[in-house]
Amino acid sequence: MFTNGTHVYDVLAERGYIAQVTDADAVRDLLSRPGVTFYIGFDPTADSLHVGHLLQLMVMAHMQRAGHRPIAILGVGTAMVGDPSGKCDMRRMLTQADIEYNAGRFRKQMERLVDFRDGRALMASNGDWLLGLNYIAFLRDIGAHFSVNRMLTADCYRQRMEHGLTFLEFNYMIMQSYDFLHLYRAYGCRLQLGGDDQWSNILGGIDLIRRKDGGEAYGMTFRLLTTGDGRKMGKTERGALWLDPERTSPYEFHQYWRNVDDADVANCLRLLTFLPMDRVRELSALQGEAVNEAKKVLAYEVTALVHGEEAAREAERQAEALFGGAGRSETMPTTVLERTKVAEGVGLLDVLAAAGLVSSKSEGRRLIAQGGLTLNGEPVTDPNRTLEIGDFPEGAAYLRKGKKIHHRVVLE
RNA sequence: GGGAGGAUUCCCGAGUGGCUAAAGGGGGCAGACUGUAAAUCUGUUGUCGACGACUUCGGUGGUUCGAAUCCACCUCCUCCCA
Repeated sequence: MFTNGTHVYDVLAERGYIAQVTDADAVRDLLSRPGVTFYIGFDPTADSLHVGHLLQLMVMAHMQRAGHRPIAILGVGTAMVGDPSGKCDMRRMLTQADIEYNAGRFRKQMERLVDFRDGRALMASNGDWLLGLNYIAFLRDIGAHFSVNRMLTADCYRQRMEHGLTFLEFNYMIMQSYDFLHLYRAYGCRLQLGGDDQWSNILGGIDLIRRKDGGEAYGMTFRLLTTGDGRKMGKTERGALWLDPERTSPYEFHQYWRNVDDADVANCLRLLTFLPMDRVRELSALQGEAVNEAKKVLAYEVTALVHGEEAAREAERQAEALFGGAGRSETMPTTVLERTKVAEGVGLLDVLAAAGLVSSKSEGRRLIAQGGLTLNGEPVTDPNRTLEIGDFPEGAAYLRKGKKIHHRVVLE
């Protein structure tokens, strides 16, 4: 099917999503007619999706806009096993309750990018068909079709051979393969998409469908979101860049994109926004200081996709207030202090720690010693300084840590 | 089941009785330079009532004036053989 007259396969290719395809011509041909059912799995191993998943959601959305039908699989069953792909260590074992909870959060976040109304996209939990499997029956029915010799040569397992791989995780590929077979049978799903680290798991499913049902299925993987020098994108001090506003505020999310490396801007615009390619090319051509314009657009667009336009505008306003000059805003992170306490004198270090600006008072001392803190625009030099009522003109004091981190303290 | 090796501060990784809050690198934070970028340079990176004190080197107990370093037991991991 087509978007603006362009075949969706070509859209994905042009925007740079595609890493590997089992049979490019066959997949392109399959997608030429609308209504193709395809699936992507998401293992709920955390209580929020992150930017890595965002890329998968973008692809789903592109495909849906082109008239195809996505199935989002919440990996409640597979998360019980744990995907060894791309992991050096075994994951922490999650309880089923955690997994179910996480799946619920995933569901909400996905609904922002993919339209699940009226069966336009489906969502299912693979726990529904995996958790109740009978061990022996499953081994005979499915396990018999997998060659251990071949599985061991799969990249995801080979990497783990030196660090140890448990039998539990070794079964992951079989679980995911079974998912594909199940969806093939239940929904006629013949196409599985996923991150490039899922390649061997996807191939496993395609083989299984052929062996069990003689059916033909396809797979396509997408480039992982990496920086120019190959590192995973979306890492912050606090871990991943989450899609949940409780874990990563829209402002923080916006700033992440506002600050991406010049070299990554073009990539992000293509992969993480729906801007037309003409516009993307125009922005990507900017040089030098003008790259900032492209970053502003990028930050706004991605934030709007994930948190909505209102939140994106708000984040933008906030950024302009802080970096544009004033350096104060009603919406910046705020800590509230009791007026009476301040009247007695409150240690600045205690406030810094309470506000989460520093993880310990020692860190606060270092920060001040190195001239990294300002109070109402004035550098702080005395680590033992206390906050007085006089520091709160109009009821608020403004702290700035380094160049970019702003915090407001108000009296009540 | 038998044998060998290992567990160090956010990560990797030195350290094998006092000179060790613990080398070096990575990462983080801050300063300079800048474009809210990168690169580069500099400082810093256990905690606290801070020129001092306290707590860290898988866990527990012991030897010693003194242990991350020695001993015993335990837990976990890796490798070789079965």
